[in-house]
Amino acid sequence: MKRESGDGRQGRGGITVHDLAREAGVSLATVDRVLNRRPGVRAATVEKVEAAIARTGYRRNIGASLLARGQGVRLRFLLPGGGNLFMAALQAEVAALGTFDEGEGLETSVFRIPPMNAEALARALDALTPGEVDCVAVVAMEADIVAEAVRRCTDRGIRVVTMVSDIPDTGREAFVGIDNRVAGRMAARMLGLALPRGAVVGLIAGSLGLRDHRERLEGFGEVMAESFGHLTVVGPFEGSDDPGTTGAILSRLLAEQPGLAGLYNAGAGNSGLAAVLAETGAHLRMVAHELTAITRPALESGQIDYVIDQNPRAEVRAVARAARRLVLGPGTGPAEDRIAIRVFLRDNLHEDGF
Amino acid sequence: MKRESGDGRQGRGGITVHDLAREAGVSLATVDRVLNRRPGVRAATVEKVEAAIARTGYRRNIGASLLARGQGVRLRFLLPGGGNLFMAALQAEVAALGTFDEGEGLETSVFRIPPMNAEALARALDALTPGEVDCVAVVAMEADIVAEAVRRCTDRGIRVVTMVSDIPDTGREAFVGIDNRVAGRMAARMLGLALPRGAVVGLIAGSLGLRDHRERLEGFGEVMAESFGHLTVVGPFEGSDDPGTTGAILSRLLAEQPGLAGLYNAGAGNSGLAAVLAETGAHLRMVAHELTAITRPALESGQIDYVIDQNPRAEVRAVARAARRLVLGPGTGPAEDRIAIRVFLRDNLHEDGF
DNA sequence: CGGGGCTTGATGTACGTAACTCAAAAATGG
DNA sequence: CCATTTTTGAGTTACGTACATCAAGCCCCG
Repeated sequence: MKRESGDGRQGRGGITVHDLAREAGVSLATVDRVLNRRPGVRAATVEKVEAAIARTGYRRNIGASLLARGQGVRLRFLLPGGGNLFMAALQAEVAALGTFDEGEGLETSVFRIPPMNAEALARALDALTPGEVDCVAVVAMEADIVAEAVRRCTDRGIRVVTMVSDIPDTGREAFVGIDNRVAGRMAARMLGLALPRGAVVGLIAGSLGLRDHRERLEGFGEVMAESFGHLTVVGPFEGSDDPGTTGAILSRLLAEQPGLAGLYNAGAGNSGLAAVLAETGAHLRMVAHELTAITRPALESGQIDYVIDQNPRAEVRAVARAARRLVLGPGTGPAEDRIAIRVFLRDNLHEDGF
Repeated sequence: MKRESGDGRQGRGGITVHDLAREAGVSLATVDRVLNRRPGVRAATVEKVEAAIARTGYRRNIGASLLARGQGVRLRFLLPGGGNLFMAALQAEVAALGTFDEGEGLETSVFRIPPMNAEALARALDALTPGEVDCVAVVAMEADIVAEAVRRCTDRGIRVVTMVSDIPDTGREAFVGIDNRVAGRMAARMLGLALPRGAVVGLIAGSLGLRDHRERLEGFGEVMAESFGHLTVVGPFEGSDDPGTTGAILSRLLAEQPGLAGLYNAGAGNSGLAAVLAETGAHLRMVAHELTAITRPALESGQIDYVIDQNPRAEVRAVARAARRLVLGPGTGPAEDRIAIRVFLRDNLHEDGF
């Protein structure tokens, strides 16, 4: 029985703010001001403290910090409203966070913002005050007014985490989401492996103006070209995430492409596709995104073969961790917390929510 | 902009031990004795306190608890030794835990136990003392002497978490791992979707005496029977997780089964299979388990199409959470923390370690 | 009914940090 | 160089829990 100790830490040897003060040659009060970003400290002094932090490897004791503040890290989610099932799932997971020990030291709230409305989003960001929230998690839209509002948030001392879809080059200090190019690549390979030579594959997205969808299509195209040159891809077609539109696209494809054997929907609107498949009795190999009340039964019935999923629970937890790290942890630079891409078949359907 | 608040908690309204004492009609000292399982409290009094806990929904403030104990939860891992790549990965993740904030309040150590040796494992369990560790995480073997040693641990007040492979009906208070029957089902469907009618599928396991492998085969057989009756399954064959043995099995299959087009290895020993495939130039659809230094390049080269993975990082984190919950949290019953089954294609290879 | 356990209560200190006050020191501007 | 502002220091209290000590209460048994 060979003993190999994992690193312990914490035991007693932790560096405290007292050690830090001594090491930096300043008082406890000054260390506190620096750590908690309070004003009234000269830049030169701030640097002395930060140097001492780096030198000693000081890490704030989060439990004690939380205890002393008397309140948790206040994290606000700004999610698009409307009928989007995935956003609803995110909101549910935020609510569920509180019931687990994951939620320790976190005070969450959710605002729903009119979807596809950059002005409303920017206004919501501008309405946040440091006295009210410590950190905001936002499903970002790529618009200048949003980027500027983000910058104003960080200037006010509110940390910003983007989720699902990113806006780089703003003050946002973390991004949480999946790598959509990889997701598209996986979809292509799953279809490619399952289809016979010469088959035709249909390609649908919500909108080519959405960054997520564009990246998925990009990855899909890459793998098709690299590994499955014998397949014919038709599309992409824009389904606007709308069941009526996606259904119409599929109907037309079925009529015009007798060799159609596979389908990848990189966006939403899967219920329209399911309806057409049920009507016509057509049987395709199909890959879709996000495990929802629509895709789940389609997976069960065999209409969909694979669902590529962005686990809302993992997403919310990663955001929570990022928020704690940003507000309480040591000052690290911008981070990208990619979450795992999950694959669902009808056989592991009940494994969602891990 | 509709406001919908997630539950807050923690803010100030938390129930404290003082409230508990008042509610239970006992002193603070008694509450403390009950909460920390100290002796010298009558059963009737314990019940009064526990009733008050249930009534008020009291939840211990973990940060304050950790702060007061002056040391973290001491968690010992007992992992099989030998050359098993997966176990090495687990050990590495334990070591990595400490560097993240995930590790807050946790003091980990790892012992490697001679593999496939129930006596050694039981001895290691019996050697643990409550003064040394709070909780032990063990890759369990199904043997009576191990089960008894587990029971003795819990009797001593040491919490036991099983991982990877379980021993139910002992004192173990949590199990962390994947659902292997589901994993087997997924393997069957991935192969079934990718293979033409009438193809032959080879089936290899490490040992039919291992619970994990047995469950995988079970699930595999279910889906083959349910959904892919047109395929012919040959096996299972026992490869003993040994490259030489698995290679020999595959060589024989290739010679005897001209229609062989698919292969599922539910165990280890994949390097033997890769060698034979490279030698003979045979091309099969193949599904294997665990992303390792062996399966990764095979996935890249296309020898393996899908890898079903039991994420060691997620596993270790789940164990850590379970340990914290068991030692510091409220007394909940035995729990099974299933972790997500991950699927790897060559396209998301770099996404391990999320 | 007395004595010796077993059980419970009261109290204090400590953990590491946050937040505050008040005073002292240093830097700045005219 | 003084007056004013800015920056820094010293100290205190509080957070919720763990753990120790000591005294007091209870109980059962003989």
